[in-house]
Amino acid sequence: MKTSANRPKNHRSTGRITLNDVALAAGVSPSTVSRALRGERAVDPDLVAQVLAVSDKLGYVPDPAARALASQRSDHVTILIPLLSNTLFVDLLEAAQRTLRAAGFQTLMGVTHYNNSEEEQLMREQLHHRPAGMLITGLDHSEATQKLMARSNVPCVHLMDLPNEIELNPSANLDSQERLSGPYCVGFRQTDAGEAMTQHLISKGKKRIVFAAAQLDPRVMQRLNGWRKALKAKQLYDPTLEWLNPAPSSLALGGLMLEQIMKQSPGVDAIFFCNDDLAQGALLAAMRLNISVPRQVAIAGFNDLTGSDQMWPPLTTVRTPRAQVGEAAAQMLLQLMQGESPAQAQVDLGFEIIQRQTT
Amino acid sequence: MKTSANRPKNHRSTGRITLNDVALAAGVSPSTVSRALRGERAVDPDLVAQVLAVSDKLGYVPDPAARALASQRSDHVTILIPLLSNTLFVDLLEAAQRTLRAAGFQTLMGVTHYNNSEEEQLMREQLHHRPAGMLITGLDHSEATQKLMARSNVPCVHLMDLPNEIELNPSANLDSQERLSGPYCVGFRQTDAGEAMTQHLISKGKKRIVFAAAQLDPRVMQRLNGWRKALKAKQLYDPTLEWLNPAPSSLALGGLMLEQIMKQSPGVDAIFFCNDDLAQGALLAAMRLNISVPRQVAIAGFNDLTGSDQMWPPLTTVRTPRAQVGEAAAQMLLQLMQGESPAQAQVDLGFEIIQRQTT
DNA sequence: AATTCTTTGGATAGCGCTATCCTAATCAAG
DNA sequence: CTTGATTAGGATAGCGCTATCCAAAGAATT
Repeated sequence: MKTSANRPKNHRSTGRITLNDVALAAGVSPSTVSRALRGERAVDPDLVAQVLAVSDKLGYVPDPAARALASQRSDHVTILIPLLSNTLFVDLLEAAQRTLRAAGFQTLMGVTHYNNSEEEQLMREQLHHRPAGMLITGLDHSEATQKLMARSNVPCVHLMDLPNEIELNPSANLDSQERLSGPYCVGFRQTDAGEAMTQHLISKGKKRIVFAAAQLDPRVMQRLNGWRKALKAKQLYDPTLEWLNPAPSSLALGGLMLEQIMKQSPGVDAIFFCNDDLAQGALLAAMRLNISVPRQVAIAGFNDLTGSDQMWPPLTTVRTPRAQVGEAAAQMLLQLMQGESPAQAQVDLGFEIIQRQTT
Repeated sequence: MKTSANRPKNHRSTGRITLNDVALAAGVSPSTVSRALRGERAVDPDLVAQVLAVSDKLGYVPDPAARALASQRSDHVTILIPLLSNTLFVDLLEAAQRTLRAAGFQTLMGVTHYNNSEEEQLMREQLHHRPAGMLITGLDHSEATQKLMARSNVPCVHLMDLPNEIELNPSANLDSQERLSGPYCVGFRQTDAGEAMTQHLISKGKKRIVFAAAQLDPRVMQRLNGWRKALKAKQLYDPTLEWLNPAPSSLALGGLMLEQIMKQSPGVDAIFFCNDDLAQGALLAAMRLNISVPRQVAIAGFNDLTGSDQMWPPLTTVRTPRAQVGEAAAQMLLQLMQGESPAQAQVDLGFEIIQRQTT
C-alpha cells in the first residue's frame, strides 16, 4: 500500500542549507560535520578537508539560533558603555567591536547613561540572551548588578579602570577565581593620571590649580583624588579649588565653568578640567571673553579627544589609550570565552601627558 | 519492575524556566501560553491574565534562541552606518537603538567605512543571522548588496537620504512593492539643503563661494549639486570654486583646506564646507592664521554638530534632523516588521538653516 | 432543527544544531 | 596473545520554542 502523500504532514521547510545536507553530500554523519566544522574533538584530517569542501561548495552557513539553542551559548558579546555622546566611549566601542567581529562574535551595545539602575536593567535583559561574554565600563556597579554577573557565569572584562590595590576590598562579592586575581580589567590608573597632570602644572610654576569637573563618575573622582594628592604633597591644596558640577559634560559647560571660575576665584593660575570637552569649551570661551591662555590662566584637559590638538592654543591633555583598551579587553574576553585564562587579570595600559600650548 | 534510573539517559537540563513550566503551573497547554504571551490569535482574556500572572511569578523569560529557531525570525535589527567617528552617525545610531530597544529588539551595528564591499560583506554576515529588519545609511549600494537585500526579504529602511524624484530610475532593481513606492527611507533632500545654504550665502552678498568637501560620499555630492544649482542660477558658478578632497573628513583637514583656499584663490569671499567638522577646523585655523571670519571670508558648515554653536565666531550651518531620522526610521521599520505598511514610503524630515556669526 | 462557519484550546512535530552515549577499530601494555 | 585504554565515527535525543493540524464548543445561517 502506498501512502497518499509523500510530504510529511507537519513539515515546515525553510530553504536553508543545513548541516544535514552537508552530511548527506559528504557521505558522513551530521555529528562528524558538526565536529569537523568546529574543530571539536579529533576528526580525520582528510575527512575534515572533505567536509569543508562540500560545505562551502553548498554555501553552508551554520544557523546561529540553532547553535545557540543546542549549545546554550550564543555568539553575542554585550558591551555596556555610559554614553555615546562622548567619543571616548565610541572609540572603545569601535575597537572592541572590530576585534570581536574578526573572531566571529556579534557585538551588542547597551548605553547606561551613568545610571546604575539602567545598567542593572540592561544587564538583566542582556543576560537573558545568554551572551558569550561581556565588556563593561568601570568597576563600580550596584550590588544587584554584580550578583547578576556572578551568577550568570558569563565571562566579563571591565574597561578603563583598575582596582586600586590599596583599597582592594577582600570582602567584595567575588567568586573564588576572582578573589585570587581580582576582576578582569583593562585600563589605566585614573588616580595616577590625575596626579601626573597636576604635577605637570606644578612644574610649570602654577600655585593655585583648580580641578574643574562635571559628570562626576567614579573615574573623574579618582582623577580628583590624584589632583588632591599632588597638591597636598606641595602644600597647595585648598578645598575652594574644587569645582565639581554633576551636570553632564559639554563644551558649553566648560565655557561656563571657566567664566565662573575666573570671576569668582581671582588668583587662579591654572585649571585642570576632568575631560577635554570641558577644556575645549573653556578654550573657546576664553576667546570670547578675551582671556589669554596660558598667560592669564593655564588650561589642561583629559583624554586627548578629537580636536584638542586643533584648538587655539593647542590643548595640553592626558592621552588615554582607549582604542587599545577596547582591543585588549576584547582580546582578553576572547581568551576567557575559550576557557583559557589570561596571563594577568589586570592590564595597565598607562597614559601619557601631552604637553601642548595651554600650559 | 522499577526502572533503575528515573532520570532519562540523554537529558541535558539547563536550569532555565521554560514555557512548559509556565504551562504546567498555569494548568494550560504550552500552545496557549505561547499564544497568550505573544498576543497571537484569540485567547480568553481570563486565561491570558492567568498565564501572565503565573509567568511572572515564576520569572519566566522566553529564550530568544529557541524563539528564533522555531519562528525563523530573530529579534535583531542590524544598522549599517559608514563611520563611528562622525557624531552624525552616532546620533542616528543612538536614536534608532533607543527606539528599537523599547520595542524589544536588539540592535546590531555594522560599520561600513564608506566602502561598498565592506558593506556587502557585512550585509552577508548579518543576513545569516536572520535579522528581523535592517536600517542602512544612504541609498547607494552595490548591485550585489541590493540583490542580497531583495532576496532576503528582510524589511529595510534607508537613512538620511531620499530618492531624487527626477532621477528615479524605473529600471532599478526593485521588487513590485518598491517599484510602486520606491525604497523605504527617512531623511531629507541633501540637494535642497546644499542649495538653500548657498542661497543664504548669496543673499549675504557673497559672489565667490567655494564648496569645500572631503569624504566624497553620495550625500556630499548631492550637496555639491545643490550648490552648483544655486550658483548657476545667479551666474556665479565657476568650476575652480570646487575643492573636493576624497580624504576622510576631519578638523585638521578643514584647517588645511582653508589655508590652501585662501592662499590659492584670492577673491573668495565665502566657503561652504560640506560638513561641520571641516568648518570647525577651518574656524580654528582662521584664528591661528589671523584670518577674520566673516569679514575676510564667510564660513558655513553642514549638520550642526556638537560644538558648532560654541565656536568663535559661532558657526552658521545646516541643522539636520539626525536623531529624528533615527527614531522615525526605527518606527517605520517596526511597522514593516509587523507586516503593516507605513503611510508613506519616503519621509522627508527637512532641514534648517541656522544662521550664526560666520556669515 | 440541521447545517455551516467561526471561535478557542490542545496535540504534535519539527526548527537546525550540539551533547551525550555507544560501538568498532586501533594501539599500548602485560 | 589477551586485556585494558584510547581514538574516531555514528546514533540518538533533546535545547525551548512556534507552526500546523485537529477537535470541541459556540455562533450564525438556512
